[in-house]
Amino acid sequence: MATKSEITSEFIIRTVAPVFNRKGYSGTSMSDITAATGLTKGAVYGNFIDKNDLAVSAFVYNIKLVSVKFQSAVEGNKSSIEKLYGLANFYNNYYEFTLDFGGCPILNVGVDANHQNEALMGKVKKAIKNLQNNLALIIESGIFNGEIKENISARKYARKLFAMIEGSVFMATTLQDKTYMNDLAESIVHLIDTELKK
Amino acid sequence: MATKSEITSEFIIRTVAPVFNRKGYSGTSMSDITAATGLTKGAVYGNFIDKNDLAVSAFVYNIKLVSVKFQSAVEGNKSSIEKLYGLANFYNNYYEFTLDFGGCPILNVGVDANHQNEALMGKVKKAIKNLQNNLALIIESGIFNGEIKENISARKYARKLFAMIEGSVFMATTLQDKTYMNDLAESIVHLIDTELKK
DNA sequence: TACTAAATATACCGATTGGTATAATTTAGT
DNA sequence: ACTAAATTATACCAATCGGTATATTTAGTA
Repeated sequence: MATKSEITSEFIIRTVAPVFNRKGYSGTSMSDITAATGLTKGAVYGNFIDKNDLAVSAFVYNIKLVSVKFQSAVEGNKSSIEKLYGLANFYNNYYEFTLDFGGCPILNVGVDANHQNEALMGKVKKAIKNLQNNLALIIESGIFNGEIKENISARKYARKLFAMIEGSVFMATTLQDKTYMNDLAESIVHLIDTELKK
Repeated sequence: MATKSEITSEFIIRTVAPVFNRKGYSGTSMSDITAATGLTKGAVYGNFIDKNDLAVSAFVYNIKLVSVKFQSAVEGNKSSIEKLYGLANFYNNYYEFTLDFGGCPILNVGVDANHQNEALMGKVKKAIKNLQNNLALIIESGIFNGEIKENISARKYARKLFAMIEGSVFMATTLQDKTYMNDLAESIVHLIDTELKK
């Protein structure tokens, strides 16, 4: 059974995660946190070491949200090509999905924490490499089972796809224009059909 | 002739611009500003209304830095296709170029100020639209003078290129890996040769 | 029910925040 | 050389910052 503090910790993280994601590390104050949770600093500092611990926990929480949805979009006993179509579809709805908690946490924290917060940056890099590696694995297995051309570099295409994705996310959230995500989905499909698919 | 305060204002902006670009709005304190400039708050507040005025001026300064270099990369009496090659080359060196003042200001401020600072966001949106429009104009004139296929949408390709660019910039600066910019340049050239060029 | 330990609230800390009134000091014009 | 205006420095403000010691409450157990 979960202890009281485990429940409270989980509640604090869940409540505070979108706040940190929206306002950034130094833009989020402890008052923001107590206001959002309705708890006092005593309760917060009883469950977390400091503000940094909270921010890291919040980011990990947000990344899990994204990763779980990402995984379910590309998993199942589909072919590699179908998984990549699933990826395109996932990002076609990514704008609305992340709007709830303040946009893509990788983009937000990656920019916000750069040269400012090593702990957060470490988590961001890890998250990027994880997702990018998942992409590369899908492409690789597609090559292995003959769906995708042998002469392409899975690693390179994974990098290219991820850069396209984050760029579209940035444009969409900055200009509040989700058509960038629709165009992205279209571009991914076009890339699959013309460059990857055998 | 320039008044004393004009010189001081220019000095403050130039000195403070990379600080804001690196640390963000709420991450930059007035102490950071007085420390960087060696001036006192009296001097700063004698030349700027408030912190926000300073941040906006700093962003405008940074954008001008980028825009001037961008323009010189795609201008001259070259063909449209040559201008687009110039664009690829420009972003191939963009990582080192922006490293001096803390990375791409559009990306940094676009993320940092989102839902936080309307004045800054207005400037960011304006800067994006300006650069994106320049791109569209190059493609459009390429279509007009027969270098580029007639059936492509200049506006749509400008949007796609810009998203690819910002995505690569994000990846490169976040992972401190400039090969993302080399791959971007390669992708832009590939896109020109296979999709745009007649 | 009484005791104990865990969890939360209260009240405070020194430091720093953005900003300002005013004094001191340059600067430029005559 | 004098003066008035423009500029910069000093000294301060209330508010807020992240964080903590301690008091109080809550929950589990005997």
